[in-house]
Amino acid sequence: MNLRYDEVVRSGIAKQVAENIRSAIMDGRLKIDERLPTEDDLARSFGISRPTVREALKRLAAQNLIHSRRGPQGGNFVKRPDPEGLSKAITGAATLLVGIGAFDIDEIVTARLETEKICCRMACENRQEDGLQAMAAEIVVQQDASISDEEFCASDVRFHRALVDSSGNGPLKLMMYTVIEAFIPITNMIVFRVRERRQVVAFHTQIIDAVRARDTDAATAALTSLLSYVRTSYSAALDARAKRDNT
Amino acid sequence: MNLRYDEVVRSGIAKQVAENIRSAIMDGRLKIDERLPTEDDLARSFGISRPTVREALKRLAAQNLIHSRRGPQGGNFVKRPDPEGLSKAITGAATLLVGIGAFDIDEIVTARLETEKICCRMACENRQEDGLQAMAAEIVVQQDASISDEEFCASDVRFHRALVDSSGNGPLKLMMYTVIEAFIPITNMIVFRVRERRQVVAFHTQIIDAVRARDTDAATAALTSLLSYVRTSYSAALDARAKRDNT
DNA sequence: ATTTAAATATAGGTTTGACAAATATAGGAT
DNA sequence: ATCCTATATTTGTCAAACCTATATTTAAAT
Repeated sequence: MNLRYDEVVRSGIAKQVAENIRSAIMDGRLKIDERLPTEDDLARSFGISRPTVREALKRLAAQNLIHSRRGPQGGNFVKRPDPEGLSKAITGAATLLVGIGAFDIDEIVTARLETEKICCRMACENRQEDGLQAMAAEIVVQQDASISDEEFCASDVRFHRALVDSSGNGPLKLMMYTVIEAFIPITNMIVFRVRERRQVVAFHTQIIDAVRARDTDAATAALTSLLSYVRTSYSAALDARAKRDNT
Repeated sequence: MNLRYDEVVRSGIAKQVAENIRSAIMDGRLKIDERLPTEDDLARSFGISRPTVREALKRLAAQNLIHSRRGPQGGNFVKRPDPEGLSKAITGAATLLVGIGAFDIDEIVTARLETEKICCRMACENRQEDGLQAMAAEIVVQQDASISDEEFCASDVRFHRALVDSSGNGPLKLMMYTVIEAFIPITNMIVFRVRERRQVVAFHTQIIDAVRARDTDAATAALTSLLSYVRTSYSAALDARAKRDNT
């Protein structure tokens, strides 16, 4: 461990200290699960006050880099990274970008289709039993007419998450967080009113059947049809909304 | 604006307040560029102390959701989202995940190849003059034998960023941040020692020529060859490193 | 000797109060 | 009209104290 105590200049101190510690984590000078010096020690070593140290630590905590524990064996510890830790950041940024109209739905659906097709192809090659079971379970959920729209949307997300997981590629999964956690929920929020559940389930069934049969062409064709349906449903939902707004 | 002041229970307060404000931003109750109440007002309204408010605000600042300014018209303001704001989070998480061996290089190269091929195809369809110029400029940089390895790697990243930008798809660009900001730099750090610059430049030239000619097959073939070269260079670099470690 | 309860120490969490620094604005001087 | 200075506002940092969660040690009970 080697924090660079002498590099901190006396303005915007909390941010600098956070960056300093962050660098130590990124460079491997601070290891996963390693305990940072106590708040008092950090304050002494950096020559600053403890509340300022705390502000710096809160920055790191918000970036999922550290977590704290109380007690004599407590302290602040470098957090083991997990892709889920990124999920909120990605979802939040995507949500805001959509909110300010930075992306339009066509772009979103295009990006989703192209990247999810990759996952489809890999899922066919892998044909993982776990993934097939997870997808099949969601299809069962979706066929239950009594579930709410919210639950149907959640199951839709879980189906696609299982499909992406079946690619078996960790880096690709990381990239697909944007799709699974942001783009699909955001789109679902608009289309849930007008789409037919049976139609969606039919596409999901086609996808899973194709994956079982390792038929990449059928899988990607089914996905393409599904997303084309999403596209037209989105337009229909916007039309319906415009009609509602005019009455 | 409608912060939920009464929802905060008296433990882990700073985190709760941050989540509360974050929700307001995500739900659109707080708009882009909108000014939050002053720290004193927030403290009063939540019934907590000002340093605790500050800890909460530092969490939000670390998530690129707000930024602060001093003075009579100062305060904390909701930040306009920008994909670059995500860059550090993505790079950091990917770096750590690679560091703990969660991803191996084959997976990384595979994910990169499949997704970057999509960008290639779109770039050919679009054939944007701006993008071509940016890529061509980087090729010129890369042909200069006097630049350092570091500069060559940086130019390599910029070339691929220009290629990805030429896809013209914002959501896809957002997803490709992981590749551009994390996977390529991480891989470059290992292979820079063994790869031939001329070979890389040749592949880059093939890619740009194909994009100019709107030849998607040639573009994706050139990219595939480039990444195959990265793969073998990576193996060679690991071998060379193993040899160095044994002497 | 073993188990349970209480006391103690440690480290993070929060509060109170004060001062410093950056910045915009208003008023006065030229 | 322009420039300079004083003032007000808001964030940034500090000092000192107290609170709370948690692990460990000590003392008491069985």
